[in-house]
Amino acid sequence: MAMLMARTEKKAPRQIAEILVAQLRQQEGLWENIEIAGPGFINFFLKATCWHDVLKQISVQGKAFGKGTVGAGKRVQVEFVSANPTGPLHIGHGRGAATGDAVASVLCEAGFEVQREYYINDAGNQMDTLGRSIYLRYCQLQGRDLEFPEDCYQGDYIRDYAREVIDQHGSRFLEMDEAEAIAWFSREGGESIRQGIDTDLQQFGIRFDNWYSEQTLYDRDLVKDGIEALTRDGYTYEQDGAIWFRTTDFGDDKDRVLIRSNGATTYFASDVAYHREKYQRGFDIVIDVWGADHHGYVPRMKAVLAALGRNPEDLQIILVQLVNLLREGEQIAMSTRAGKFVTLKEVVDEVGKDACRFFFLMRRSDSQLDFDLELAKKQSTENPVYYVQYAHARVCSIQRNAAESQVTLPGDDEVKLETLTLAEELQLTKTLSRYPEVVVGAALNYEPHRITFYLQELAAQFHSYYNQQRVIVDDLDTSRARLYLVNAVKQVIHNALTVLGVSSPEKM
RNA sequence: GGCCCCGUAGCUCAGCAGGAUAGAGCGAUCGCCUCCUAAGCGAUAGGCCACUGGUUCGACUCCAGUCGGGGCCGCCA
Repeated sequence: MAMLMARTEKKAPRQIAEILVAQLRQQEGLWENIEIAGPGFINFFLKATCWHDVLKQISVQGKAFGKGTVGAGKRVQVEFVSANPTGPLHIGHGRGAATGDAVASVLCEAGFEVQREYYINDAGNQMDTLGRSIYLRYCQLQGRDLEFPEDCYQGDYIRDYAREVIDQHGSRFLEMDEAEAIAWFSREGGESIRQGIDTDLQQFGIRFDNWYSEQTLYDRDLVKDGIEALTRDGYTYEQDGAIWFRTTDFGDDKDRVLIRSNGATTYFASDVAYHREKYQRGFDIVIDVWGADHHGYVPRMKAVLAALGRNPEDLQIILVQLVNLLREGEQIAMSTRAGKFVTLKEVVDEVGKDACRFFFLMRRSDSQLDFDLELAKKQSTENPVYYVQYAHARVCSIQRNAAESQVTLPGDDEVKLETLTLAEELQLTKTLSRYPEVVVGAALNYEPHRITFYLQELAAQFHSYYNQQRVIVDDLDTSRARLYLVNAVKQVIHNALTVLGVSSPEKM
């Protein structure tokens, strides 16, 4: 402050600080002390009573502590996962899922009105490939000798599904016209896989508010409308028999095809329609969570926004880097094409939902993540999930113990907070007071990992306090005040873990 | 060739409109259970924040370039 003013005031920062401090000191009651440090920093020391108010706030607000209003009720849509319904979710999708869900939660906490949406790519020719893959496996299982093409989906789940169809429908598809049969397999198989994805996500603690089918964009002529709208505004042209969108007008390095020379629309064309429709549904901000391998698509989507006459900032794209799956430090090789990959379900079954989600949120989303299955399972200090959850369980344990000793949690009006005189207690209280700001920061920057880091810091301070001091001591007022403090710690840990989609166990 | 991300302690990573001696976890070494869960705590060692310039009173943070690592660039989805 003083240093910022140094330039305009033409005075030494230190001198300005002196003047400011003299003024500030007139305010009685707030400050414990104010001092000048270094080149002109002004340090404020709030009176302990100011900090004690924080503990009361936490007690009074409970689950609502941390909820803010910066979102101002703005409507936000978070679209994430959106994996093609051609196979089960793999571990890479898991990170996008955990990130998208946590971003949605943290925005909600910050006062935005949030919708979670899954976009189903059920219109392209990959659905046809899916139908054909199942159909061919089906034929094979019925004893037909045929070669399974390389461009078909190789995964075992295709064969499993074909077997299921045989159980339910027998051999009736063998007689049917091939195209008709494939269409059936495509539709029914896709829906079955989609349901499987939904089930896996629910096991992972994620529920979408809306599943949006790409096909419906075509059924409702929205793709056509989208292209027409762009054409009307002069952003398209024809070349080599194709229709192009001049995305270079808006900073893209290359124009993009909307309708191919064979008459088929591109995936990009449905994306135009899809995003156009999102804003028509009234969302102020739209967030897409993508795998980092799609980063090249950012400029063209921003171009869509610009062409629609919207601020490109209204579309936020979160790029999630891929996950390196390890076991005991050894990388686990995966290949989607060969159908050899570790599914999200397998990992959740093995390490549990909590560890899985926490691990995905331990790094900022745009940095690569090593996920060691053995580490995630470890119930030790090396595993940060247990570290944080353990802090919560410990408070619960203290509370059980207090109950046995007839020490009860004091009411907000009777608690004698002045007995909390220790430096660690003040420190803990300060950390608790930061939680709402952490939520705001995480929301405004779409960075849920900030919550994860905050939790680890809070847990560390609590564990340290626990090891130095006993909550239940001889003096009743002190015991009860400390109980009040650790209860606040428990509340904030619970609130933060909830945002991340991780449970807070009472006992471990 | 064009574009994007990354380069901070041995390892994995934080560092929030630029601010005071740069942080955490793991790993290493040494300690701590007659005591509310040792799934914990304390202490020690360990860093030209890749490099070079620029902006600034001040740069790990912003800008340009260099080097090193990774990724993306289809009338595929």
